[in-house]
Amino acid sequence: MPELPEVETLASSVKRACEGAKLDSIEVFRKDILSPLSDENPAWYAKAKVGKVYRHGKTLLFSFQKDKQERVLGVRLGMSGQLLKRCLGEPKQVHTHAAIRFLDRDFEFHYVDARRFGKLFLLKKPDSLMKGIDALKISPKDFVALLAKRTGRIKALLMHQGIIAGVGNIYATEALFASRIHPYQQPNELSEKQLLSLYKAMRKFLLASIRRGGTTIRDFLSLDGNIGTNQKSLKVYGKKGLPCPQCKTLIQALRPGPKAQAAYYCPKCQRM
DNA sequence: GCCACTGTTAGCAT
DNA sequence: CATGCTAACAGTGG
Repeated sequence: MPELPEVETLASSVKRACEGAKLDSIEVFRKDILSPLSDENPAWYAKAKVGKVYRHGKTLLFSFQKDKQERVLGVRLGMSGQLLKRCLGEPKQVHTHAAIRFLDRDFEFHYVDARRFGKLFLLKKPDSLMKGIDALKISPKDFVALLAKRTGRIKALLMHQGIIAGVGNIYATEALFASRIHPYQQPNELSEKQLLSLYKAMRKFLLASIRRGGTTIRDFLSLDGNIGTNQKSLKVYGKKGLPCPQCKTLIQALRPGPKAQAAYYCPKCQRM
């Protein structure tokens, strides 16, 4: 899915487009796109004012005010979710599950999601969407402290949203390659120096991708419907069988189970 | 057509 | 609690 840089790309244009606007309505065409964690109805949002638009990890959040009350809309794009700016009256494209309409804008937002792994959250409070420390806000010290004592696989842990929020397969893979760490290495076996190098690599890749409008492997589109360009900078993600850019050894993909995510890595540069 | 693959994560089993 | 496996889904490529 859209990981942190893709959601950041989206969040900054959503912010520009609608902070301070007045909502007409949120219309949900398929109610199973609403997360069961939701504790508010779409009807509450009619005529509310758009407050802050922000991002935590991979979640895009809107706050709304009406009658001195506050509500939240959370958007998680899953693997194939898109939030698109559409002209008023423009017909829905396939897999459009919700629309966000404004009284004082000449466009609307459509939530489009073929696979429907994504969810919309209508909530009184954002707390349930704020788990983990955002990968761009965590300090090097906290990063080391959170990982240093853990067992299991470093890659799985980096991607665990309840610990560090925002990193998925692409950025975990690239950060591990850059810091020459094997994806299955146990964090408690890594030195502080290695963890710090991983921290720096993670930040560097996240920030570089934001500058390029995110990584589009297949489905990610910005609010305006454009693809990102960061995919050109990937070194190992999805490169199974291609030569490592460092040492020319062929990139391999580890697969812990038949349905598990591939862990791409260079067997020579990233030793256990 | 079938099978394998895809950027996630909640929920359950161990 | 920590960790690991599975399902929810639709599209694409071999």
